[in-house]
Amino acid sequence: MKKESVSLKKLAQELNLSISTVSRALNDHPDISEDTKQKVKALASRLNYVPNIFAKGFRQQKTNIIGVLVPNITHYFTSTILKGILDEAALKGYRVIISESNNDAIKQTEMLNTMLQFNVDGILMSISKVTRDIDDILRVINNVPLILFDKASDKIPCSQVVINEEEAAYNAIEHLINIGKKRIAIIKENEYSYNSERRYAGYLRALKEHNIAIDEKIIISVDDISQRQGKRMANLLLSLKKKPDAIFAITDSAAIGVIQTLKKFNVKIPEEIAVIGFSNSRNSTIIEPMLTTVDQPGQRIGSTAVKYLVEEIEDPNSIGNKTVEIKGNLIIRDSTFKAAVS
Amino acid sequence: MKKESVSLKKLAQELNLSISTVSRALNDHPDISEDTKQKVKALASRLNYVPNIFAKGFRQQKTNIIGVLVPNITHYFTSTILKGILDEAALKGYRVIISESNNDAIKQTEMLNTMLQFNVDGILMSISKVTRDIDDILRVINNVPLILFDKASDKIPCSQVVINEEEAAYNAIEHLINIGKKRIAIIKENEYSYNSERRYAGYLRALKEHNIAIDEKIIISVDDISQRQGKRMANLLLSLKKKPDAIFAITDSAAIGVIQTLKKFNVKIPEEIAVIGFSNSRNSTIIEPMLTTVDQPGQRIGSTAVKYLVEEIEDPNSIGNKTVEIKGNLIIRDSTFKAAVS
DNA sequence: CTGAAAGCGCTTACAG
DNA sequence: CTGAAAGCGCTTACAG
Repeated sequence: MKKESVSLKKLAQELNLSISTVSRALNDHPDISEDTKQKVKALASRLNYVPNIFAKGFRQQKTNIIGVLVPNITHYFTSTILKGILDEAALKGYRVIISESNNDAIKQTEMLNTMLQFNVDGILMSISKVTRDIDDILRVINNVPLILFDKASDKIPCSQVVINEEEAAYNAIEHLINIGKKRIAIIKENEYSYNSERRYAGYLRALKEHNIAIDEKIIISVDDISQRQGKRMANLLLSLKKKPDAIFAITDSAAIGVIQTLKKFNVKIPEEIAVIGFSNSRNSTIIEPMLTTVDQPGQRIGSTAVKYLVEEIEDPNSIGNKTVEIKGNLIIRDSTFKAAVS
Repeated sequence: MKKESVSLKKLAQELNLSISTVSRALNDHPDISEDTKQKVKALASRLNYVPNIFAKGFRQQKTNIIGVLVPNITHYFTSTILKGILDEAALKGYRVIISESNNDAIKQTEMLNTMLQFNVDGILMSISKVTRDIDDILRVINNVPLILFDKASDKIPCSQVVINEEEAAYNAIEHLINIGKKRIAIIKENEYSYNSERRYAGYLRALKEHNIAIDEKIIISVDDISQRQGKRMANLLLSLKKKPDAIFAITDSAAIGVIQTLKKFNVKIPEEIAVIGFSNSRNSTIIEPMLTTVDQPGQRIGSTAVKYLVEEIEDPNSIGNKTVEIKGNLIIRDSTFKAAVS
């Protein structure tokens, strides 16, 4: 099916030159005369020559492919990161292979192996929620540069590109305190989520630094931090004797579930209970009242991760263990603070 | 950096066999004795042998890579298609390279070239809105199997996997007629959008078959079919002497903009004006009232496209020009029909 | 049942 | 400034 493509050999024959010379001319090797270079390049473009990247990669032991592994490609935030990765990779001359782990540790390992087998030059990954055993990832690090983004882990010695989760959560809570809230609930994930842990840490620090007592009753942990769980947990919080006056849900979807339940019970938002999410997803401006949330600059996370990875690929000495934090900004909307004019 | 990997040569040396035999044993060639096969496979797995796919692909002129080109990866619907593609491709033993065209025809051509240069075995693409000149795409078809999905084109002779756009739109309009609407506006895109044209055709047919006169005044075309434009066009429709009693916006985002504007002017939805969108995006259940819309089964589109593509890759005789329609179902919600109990 | 050898398209040390 | 030759890791027609 594939049309026979123009090879170096063909060009060489046509020009009565050796393959070596043609190769060097195309690669602008200093040894070759300008004259020859011109001739070769002219013919190459006339015949529409495209180098066979596989032969090249095979020869040079370099594929110019970056492998990307994410839990779920359909999450809006993830897709914005991927956009950043694709753009930056194209700029740097790399192609991107994307795989999903679907939060399945076995599949994650499988995908990592496939990528190694594919001789990718480097790997970017966001680790699956259920990753307990990190041996497989450590093994990969021995073979190829790897950088974690968004869903990272302190236990893996490699560079990481993340949001300033702790600080952003801190700012969110401080904002609630500034508007006069004193009894702030949090809906977070169970202990195995990196992001949740960091945001929870920010929550705790904000309360502490503002001398607000921590009350375990309004610290809620759930397995999956979804809209449905947001609804259920809002119900639970409303059933407490001492209700919260603000709820920080560590994802927008949970926050939206919270708002929906509060509205159902005619709780005034933000006067009686303020709500904050995290992500600045599309939905956060559709829900009424619009949701105060933390914007996560996905594209910047993606492009930054590629920058560091390419650095590590092209200079193995640069392989490091640094954590780069991208700043996420609090976006204040009606769910915490109603402007005078609507 | 990359660890020296175990090659066939190494296995051969270790076992005192030839490279050919080892290769054949691993590939379950019938000529090789069971005994040898066992020995070879045992050692291979003990030494963690992974074939170098590049050498293999290079030798066999097959890369087992599928190239995917979409306008924008962050659109929810697109990301669900990609999920379907990734899953099905993994199942069939193919890896997926994804690129974005960002609706830029030049970039689209560039990306197609890169993919060819990469020797992808086949290409799946959703064509960019601004694709007028299709010569580049036709050139690609000569080189490698290509299948269009979602944003297709009658002008390109290749298989296509799409939603039953026309029929789905017809059903949507018929539903409006069934609930008693008689003056149904449409907000569509300008002439260069495949999807918009198909949905518009369904709109026209439904009106015609139900003997409803077509009124150009309530047929609105916009350049980009966004939430913002939805708002603006709703304003325009509300300013008409003879207002519509229903609005079909050919995307959910525009429909959401419409709803927001109607609410601002206290128009009762659906009693005074009903609203229908298209996509069943996440937002369609967040907006109030929840939006009636057409569900587009993205994953099925993706997996179906992969199935046909792999067929064409593996059997060049199967390369065809068929159009496969995946059925999108109307999901009736409060924006057109309020259930008795809310 | 097994092996020696050619070749996929490229790059590059070596020689001139 | 240019060329002949080796080799990247694999598969496969040919020979035995």
